Amino acid sequence: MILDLDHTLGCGQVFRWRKEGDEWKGVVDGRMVTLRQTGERIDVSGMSEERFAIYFRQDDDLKAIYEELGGDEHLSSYFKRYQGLRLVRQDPWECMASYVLATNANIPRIQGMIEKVCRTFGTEMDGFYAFPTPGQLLDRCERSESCGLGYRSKRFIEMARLVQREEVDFSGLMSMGYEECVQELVRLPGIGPKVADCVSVFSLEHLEAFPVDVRIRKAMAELYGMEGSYRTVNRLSREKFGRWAGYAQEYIYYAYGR
DNA sequence: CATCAACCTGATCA
DNA sequence: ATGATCAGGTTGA
Repeated sequence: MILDLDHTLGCGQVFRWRKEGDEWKGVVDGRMVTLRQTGERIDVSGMSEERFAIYFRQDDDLKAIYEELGGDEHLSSYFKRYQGLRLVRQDPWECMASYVLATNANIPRIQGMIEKVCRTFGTEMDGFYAFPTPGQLLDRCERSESCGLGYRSKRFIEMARLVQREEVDFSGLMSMGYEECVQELVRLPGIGPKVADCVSVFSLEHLEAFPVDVRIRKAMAELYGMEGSYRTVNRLSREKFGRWAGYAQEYIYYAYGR
């Protein structure tokens, strides 16, 4: 199935993949992964083909999504321009923790904070660091002071505590409906409506979620005249795009940031 | 429900 | 160069 690594890993949904020359490097399941795309072909090392297919959501019928949403003038143009941009199946803990850190900071800073956290707490492999497990974080949580996380630090550590104690039921959140999932997520420290939507769509299989950040808010206002509270823009967008709203959001976000 | 200031701090702007 | 403003929001009132 069609997949474009540059769009998929560069659109902003993931924070830690890096392109070095023509290779994408990242960590999946605590393993270093290297990817190289030449045309349609992708060489994979460090992960199985099966794991690759799951991680890059090869089970989503992208052509069907394009057809279902292609009636929209803006999306149809984005689909042509950024063909092969896919959502990724992120690890729920890493996704949740990363987006808690990502609140009210710009992308360079977000990447800096996450990189510092990985270097401070994560397992090292060939100069690359894995995202820390909740246990690694809690073992030396006083070190988080040197990571420049600001007021996110407390929320980050508290989140690790909840996950470590298994008080966050990821598989339960995946199997319940989108609305209920969001309702549960916003009870957690550092998670408001926006982060709840990000976690829902990027790691909990709720592809109808539609995160509204400042960039998307601007885009939805300019493209469709949608304005109002988070709840309003979110609801109108989900009504407009339906079950694949998450895909629509990612294309709009990417297109609007360029 | 909607609104709003306060919040850490590195990037970016003027 | 340097002070103001902004940045993929959340919280509590």
